[in-house]
Amino acid sequence: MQDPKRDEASPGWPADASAPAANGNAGYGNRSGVPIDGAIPTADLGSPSRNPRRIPEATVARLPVYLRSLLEVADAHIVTISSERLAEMAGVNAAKVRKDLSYLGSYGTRGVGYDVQFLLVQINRVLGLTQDWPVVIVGIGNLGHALANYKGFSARGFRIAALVDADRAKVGEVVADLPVRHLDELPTIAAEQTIAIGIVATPAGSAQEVADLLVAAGVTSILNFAPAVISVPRGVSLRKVDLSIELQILSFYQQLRVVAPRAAEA
Amino acid sequence: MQDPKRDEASPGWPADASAPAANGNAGYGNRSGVPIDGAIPTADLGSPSRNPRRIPEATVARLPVYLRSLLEVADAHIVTISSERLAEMAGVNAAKVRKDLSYLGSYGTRGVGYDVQFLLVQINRVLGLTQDWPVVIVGIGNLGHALANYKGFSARGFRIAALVDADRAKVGEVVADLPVRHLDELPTIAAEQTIAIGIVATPAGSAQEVADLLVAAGVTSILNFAPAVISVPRGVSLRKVDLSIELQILSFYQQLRVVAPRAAEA
DNA sequence: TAGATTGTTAATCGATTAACAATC
DNA sequence: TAGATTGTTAATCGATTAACAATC
Repeated sequence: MQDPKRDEASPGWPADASAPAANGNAGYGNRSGVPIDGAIPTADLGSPSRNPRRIPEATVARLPVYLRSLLEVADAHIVTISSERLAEMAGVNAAKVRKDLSYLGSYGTRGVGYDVQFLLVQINRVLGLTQDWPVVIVGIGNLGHALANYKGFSARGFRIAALVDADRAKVGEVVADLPVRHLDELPTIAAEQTIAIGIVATPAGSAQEVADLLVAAGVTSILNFAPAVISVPRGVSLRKVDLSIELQILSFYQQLRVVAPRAAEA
Repeated sequence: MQDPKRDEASPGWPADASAPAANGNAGYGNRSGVPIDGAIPTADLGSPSRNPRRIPEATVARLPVYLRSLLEVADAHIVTISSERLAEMAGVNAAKVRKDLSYLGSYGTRGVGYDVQFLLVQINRVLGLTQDWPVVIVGIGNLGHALANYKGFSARGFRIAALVDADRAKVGEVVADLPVRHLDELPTIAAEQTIAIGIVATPAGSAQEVADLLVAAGVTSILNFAPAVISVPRGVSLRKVDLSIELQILSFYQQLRVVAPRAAEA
């Protein structure tokens, strides 16, 4: 096997700076009042022509899945992997894997496949996982508690740096080796620890207020678990995880099977 | 204000039985070995021409968001709502709201808007939320614990009917008023309680096995929280929530701002 | 009638996929 | 060389959106 090629013909890394900036916004409104949905530009910027290597939003969302598969394969000391095999592991089709990986550069070798270690490094780099991203969790209820203890975060390089709650009765309580601090301290905490990512795990009613405080404290990426639509200014990435919405979507297809069982057969 | 029109011209409800059956599959592989991604058909079925009212997957995913906004509006005793206002609340644009709602039928009144109560009933019906959907949670660790106590589920009509774990040390423990039962009892539990939806909250290594057990027990909708790709047979809906993948996506856009700050400006 | 707002059309955009030339 | 597999093209599909006729 030979060295995977570098990406000679395509310098724009990790995605050209002038990319029409898909951000992490997952379907929320924005503060500017412009109705948006799905990915919105973090900003209006340069010509798409200056964008030879913009990575599509759908691809970005799959890279972590490839990463996970590659880690598994690397553990087994496997040196190369084909798009076919990686696709199978990631639950997608091979054409998609090749297209997705082609946005990172020409990192495969025809007739051989992709070098597992090399690809791991590249995906980690593109996703920014070589950096330390301190995370603050706001709202230490049941869910915040579980998130603070979630092994998957630290295992993937995200460090829970602080826990915050608005309830003074919770302040001082130690969860996952961290003391809960009061919401009022958020600006201090964010500055001291250079918090990059805020997780909102509050009730719906407080979610927007907390998001505003996070933004005011300089946090530019927010993951919202509260069952509420929140809006953030341009330049702030927002993603959401809504547990009950997922169940409602399942309910739709479940009832489709009940009402229209034909739809559930081959 | 007048009565919203019924949907005279479009009988196929809640989505024609012969719909090419987008299911709740959110990007996992399937058991048949066919690589899939995003929505896959629950089954290959009839001609798309027999599908006058199939509801697009993207629309189904937004209906719960509209529902939430409508509940809020109904609480304030507001009788009608325009697509413009509903869009603002849901964080999407008005054209999308109108298009989405048009898949349910012609439920609005030109010049007036949508009757809030009527629309609530319709969306609830289409999503199958008028039925009782008993849910089983498998894996009562930190996350399973939090999910069992999550108020959002019961508030939206999902009843946690049983908790299951593979660890006998946990069996008998009472969480959220329910005793934890052993995984071996899953078939009995599923049959007795007519479990429709299974939530997988186990470690990654057990996720596929647990999914297989759920399917064997007759559960046809699965929500996977384990950081693993799992596959299910055709006819079973699968959605996933991957907490650390969400953070990795945020990391990408965060680092884009660091590496290419131009992309984060207006 | 005048103003408001829906429902639908059609243009556009982004994502998916099969196919295959390039090439190891 | 023969077989394997990538990287890319182009067709297709689904989702988004602006615009506006219909109509309350």
